[in-house]
Amino acid sequence: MTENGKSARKGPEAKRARRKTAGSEGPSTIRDVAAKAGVSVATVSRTLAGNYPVSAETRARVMTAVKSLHYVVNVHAKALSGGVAGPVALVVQDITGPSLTHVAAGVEQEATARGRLSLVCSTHGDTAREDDLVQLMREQHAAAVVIVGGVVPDDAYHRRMADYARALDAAGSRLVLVGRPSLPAGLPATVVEYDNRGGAFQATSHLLAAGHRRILFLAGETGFSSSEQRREGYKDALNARTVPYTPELDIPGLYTRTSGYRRVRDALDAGLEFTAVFAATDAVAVGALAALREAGLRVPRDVSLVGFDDVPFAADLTPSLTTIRVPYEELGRTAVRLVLDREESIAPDDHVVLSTQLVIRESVRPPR
Amino acid sequence: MTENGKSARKGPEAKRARRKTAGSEGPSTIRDVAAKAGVSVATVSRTLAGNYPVSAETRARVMTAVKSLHYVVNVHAKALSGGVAGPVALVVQDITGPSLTHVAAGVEQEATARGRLSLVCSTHGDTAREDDLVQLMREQHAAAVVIVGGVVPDDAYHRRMADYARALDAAGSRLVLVGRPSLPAGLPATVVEYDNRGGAFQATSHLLAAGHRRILFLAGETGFSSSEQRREGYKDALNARTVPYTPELDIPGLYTRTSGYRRVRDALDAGLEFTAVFAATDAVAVGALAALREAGLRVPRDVSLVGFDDVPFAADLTPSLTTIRVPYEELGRTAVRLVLDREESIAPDDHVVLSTQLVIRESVRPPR
DNA sequence: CTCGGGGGAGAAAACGATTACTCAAGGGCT
DNA sequence: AGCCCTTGAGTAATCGTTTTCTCCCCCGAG
Repeated sequence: MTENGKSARKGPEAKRARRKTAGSEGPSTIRDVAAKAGVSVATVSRTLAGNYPVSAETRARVMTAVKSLHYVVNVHAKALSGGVAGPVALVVQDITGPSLTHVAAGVEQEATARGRLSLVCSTHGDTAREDDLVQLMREQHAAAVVIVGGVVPDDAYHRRMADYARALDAAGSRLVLVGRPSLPAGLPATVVEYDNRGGAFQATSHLLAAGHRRILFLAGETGFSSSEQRREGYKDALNARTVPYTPELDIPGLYTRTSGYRRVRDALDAGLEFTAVFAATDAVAVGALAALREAGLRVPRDVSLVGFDDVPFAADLTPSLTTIRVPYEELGRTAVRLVLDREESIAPDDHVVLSTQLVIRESVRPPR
Repeated sequence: MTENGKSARKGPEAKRARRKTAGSEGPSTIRDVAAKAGVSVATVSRTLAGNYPVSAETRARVMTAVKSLHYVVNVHAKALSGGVAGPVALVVQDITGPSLTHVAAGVEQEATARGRLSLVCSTHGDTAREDDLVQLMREQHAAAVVIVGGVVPDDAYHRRMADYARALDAAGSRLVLVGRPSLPAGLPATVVEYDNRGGAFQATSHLLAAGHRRILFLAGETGFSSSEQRREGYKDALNARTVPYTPELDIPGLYTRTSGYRRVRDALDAGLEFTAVFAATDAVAVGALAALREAGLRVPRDVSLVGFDDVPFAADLTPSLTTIRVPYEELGRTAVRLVLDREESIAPDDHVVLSTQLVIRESVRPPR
């Protein structure tokens, strides 16, 4: 008691050595560091944060202890006491697609630049899973939940997104819709779109300018947002040149290579006449190319072809594919930037539309 | 005091309403729920966990409160008290490449299936950044840190990986090397490889079996692990058929389309003779294809071509590319599975080699 | 009629950091 | 000499949950 009384008056060894009696069990805590350095936990915390005067000698002792114990802070504890910025979550159907990958890269890039972690989750089109993910992200205190990809904008969709927006907002997070139809004003969500209509307009106009009049449009699924917007662009371009819109040349389907292949093969079998094809996606264009070639038609000599997306391999096809470049990476970066800027109340921009761009390669030529 | 005394004796409203006087500030806590339901926080926690007897009536009250307050647990608090499994981190140079994407998909899939979050981080080849990420993942209490991609296995590399392995191990995490050279035994790391040598052996043998003798090998960078292993496979296959290895046919370079293009163009310009090309990567093969075509050579009529990786567009080239399939997705899944199984001390398997497979398409034909 | 036991609920101690308070010592002033 | 301010350090409250103790009540057995 006597010798204890002396050191207990001020010494930091007050109630140390509570339970960590055994040797090396689990990662070391700030208390271990404090013990080793012979200072209080507060001093360790402050030394590491570097926001408080600490004598050089103390700092050295602390740093030595930190090194020798391989100490790292526990994020959870840190977060609990308020010092950690939430991560950014990216929710996609499937990371594998070339365009989604670029969005992911953009998100990761911007998140990292701002000191956030980025989580990647895929839904595989399962809305229940999407619900779960939103819940999970609320738990994680995600700064932003970025959902990417076109959809069929029906009532159920709008209800779900409205719920997400409100739920995330209540948890201090924010919903970001990328390449998806925007929500009614007033809902706490950020939307980053790209100009589907304009892109399709440019693509179609490019074919029209080359002299094509019967342009096969390989659309996406009926009702699917991006597909409908691209169709509008296609129609508008025809209209602008007073070329009549022919419904039989407008064939819906999937955004896949196989679908493109089948539709062109069937169209040729049915004797449909056209001199150019505008595929709603590069993948569809690849399928179309295969079907045309199989039918003995040469691209671009016999039929011209334009895609949409400008995926990396578009330039490597034979012929290289004229297509519409979508700024996927920029889309991802913008999504994150908008939300994080808003957190610092810099620029409360809520809805951005990025433009698309025609990339001219070899797959278009005037009709014979 | 009098009426207070009665309720204070047992009522849960003991020291509630501490500060949350104002209306809606921030997400609601378990205390808010407890208050609203008129029970203690312990009861709420137990009701939600469902691991303790709770009367039906109480449960109903709690659930109602949870719903109306849109309550979600705070992961950090939960993790702090020990109830949360750490995430799985994937560290790559650049998520954009088609193969890395598949690894990521595999990791995400397996992590999700086991209730873990997956973090994706890219280094862009910066080792300092890699160091930071390992540190960060220790803080995050990541269950596994999966690092993907070939490297030059020099001393510095081994030192760095050994440090990572130990640092992560000390933090209760685990280093997983995917498609990278393994570490000296005894180091706490898990390695998941695929059979580069075997794949190259198959590819080369396929060409030899078709009758080719002078096979141009477009390698990767000298010293780069996967490239060296693929070279070994190439040499072994030649050896097995007693075809001499000709150094001038073995040209190192980058794993890029452009590099493949340049090397083949230069080889043709230099008058080098060969009837087949084995590209160490599909991207390189695409470049080679372009150069051959530009020189008026037809594939596979004049020159045969084999790639490595089986990226998705390999099947869409003209001609479709014969190549070596690497089980990228399986690589990612295995990495996660091995570590998580080990955590449950099921099967402490530490080193796995997945096999590769020859995919025969149209780009190979006997020499003329 | 008492006592053991189980169901149901609350109080309080972790979990690992951060940070508002306190407090002591020493230096510059008046 | 007395006082205030700056430096440097420790104490303890707090963050939101989980979980271990307690405790109470009621029921059935002896």
